[in-house]
Amino acid sequence: MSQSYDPGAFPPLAVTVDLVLMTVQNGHLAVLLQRRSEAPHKDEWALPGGFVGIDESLDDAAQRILADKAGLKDAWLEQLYSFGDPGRDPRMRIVTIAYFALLPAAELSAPLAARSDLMLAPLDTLPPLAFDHRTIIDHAATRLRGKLDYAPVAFALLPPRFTLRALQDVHEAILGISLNKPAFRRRMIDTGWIEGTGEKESGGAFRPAELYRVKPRAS
Amino acid sequence: MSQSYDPGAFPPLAVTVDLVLMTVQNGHLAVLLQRRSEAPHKDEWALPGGFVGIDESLDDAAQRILADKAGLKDAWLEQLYSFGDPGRDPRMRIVTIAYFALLPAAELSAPLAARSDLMLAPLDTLPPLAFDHRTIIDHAATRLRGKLDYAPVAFALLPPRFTLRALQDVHEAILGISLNKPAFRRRMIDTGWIEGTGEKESGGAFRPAELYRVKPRAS
DNA sequence: CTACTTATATGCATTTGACATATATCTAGT
DNA sequence: ACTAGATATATGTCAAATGCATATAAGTAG
Repeated sequence: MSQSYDPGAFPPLAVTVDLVLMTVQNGHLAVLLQRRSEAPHKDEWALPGGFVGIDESLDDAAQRILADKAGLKDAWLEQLYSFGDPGRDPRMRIVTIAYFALLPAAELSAPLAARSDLMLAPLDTLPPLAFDHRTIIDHAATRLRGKLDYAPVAFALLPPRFTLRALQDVHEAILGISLNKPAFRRRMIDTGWIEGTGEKESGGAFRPAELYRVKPRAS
Repeated sequence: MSQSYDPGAFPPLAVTVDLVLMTVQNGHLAVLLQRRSEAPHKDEWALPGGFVGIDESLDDAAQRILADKAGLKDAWLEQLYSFGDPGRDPRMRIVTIAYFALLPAAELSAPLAARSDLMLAPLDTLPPLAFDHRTIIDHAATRLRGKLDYAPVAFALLPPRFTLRALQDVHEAILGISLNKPAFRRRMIDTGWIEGTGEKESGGAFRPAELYRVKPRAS
């Protein structure tokens, strides 16, 4: 920022936002992909994304892309990492700010049914991806595993009311290991992030579990 | 990335890299600042930074700025976060990728002595800063505190051989609290990150402590 | 009313970490 | 050479956290 500048002197360069939208499907992490309709990488799978408007903040651009693909407004969303290697896009120099969103699988069924260019791909069987999008997804998965224990992120993958069993399933899907049930239950309650509602789940064949919800923000 | 594109159609927009270079000085975290020589914010303090070359990767740009200010090549360096609010720079739309570097204070004394536009400011008494650089520094401090317990970052602030006492001083400076000595010592040794060298520190007035070094990478 | 399955609670051994205390080793001074 | 002083290093104890096994509770299905 200490160099001289001249707007007209800047060679063509674009900034985009790419979105890693993850959910848990059938006990496995899955990511939303979009089939590209144009070159380069036409017909290959890629992360949804778009150019950042000249008067649009990065967060707003990510929000817009999320709303465009998932019709959502209040999902968990945070900036992930930026990728800008000179050769990552053959058209021109493109720097992308990757964002990371989490959503319960149920909220994705509508857009998935409505749009044939979208698909939900399990992380362990990803198709070949355009650009460096595979790297971006790997970053997201690592971030998610790292945050799981000290931040209330798993709840973003669950409906507002959930059982402790469902919460454990989400944790096990993210970590890829099975957890001890009584220990997990105690640990979750001790975090102070959740509280029981007194209500029970319905429809089960056996003893119904209590439904919990996220506390209204302690601090 | 699914929209149509035309390089000439993109309004002027620039990508910069800003560098948060931290060190521990007198038991306190400090950050390297540079006095701006040009408008906007002329003569105010700011993070060192610069435009990303059109054929330069983001990491390379950060490396270049680090070498330019500190004359260094092998410091700990990682990408921090990206900031791109439309109004953050009055000249034009500028998206900055902030990078985070750590260096032992001793390695900064030469550049600080040689260049009068550079200064090392303790985090708790920062001067007013240009742009959104105060926010960027706050992000860096939070990141550092969060990584301290599960990643070997503190060693980047120490010389190759260090005593456990010096390591504890670094941790205490970062966390802002004092730690229990025997517990800290066991915890550090149990991480497997360090090993004793058999050598003792010299020059002290009392019993010399053993010098440790970082292990050559376990995994 | 009983069998079955899952939720929830409890007991216990092991581990982890904080804290207090003891021992070791150096320099400086007499 | 010896002692005092200061710091490094090691150990012991206690409390909290964690993993695992087991017991009890609460529903459905027959």
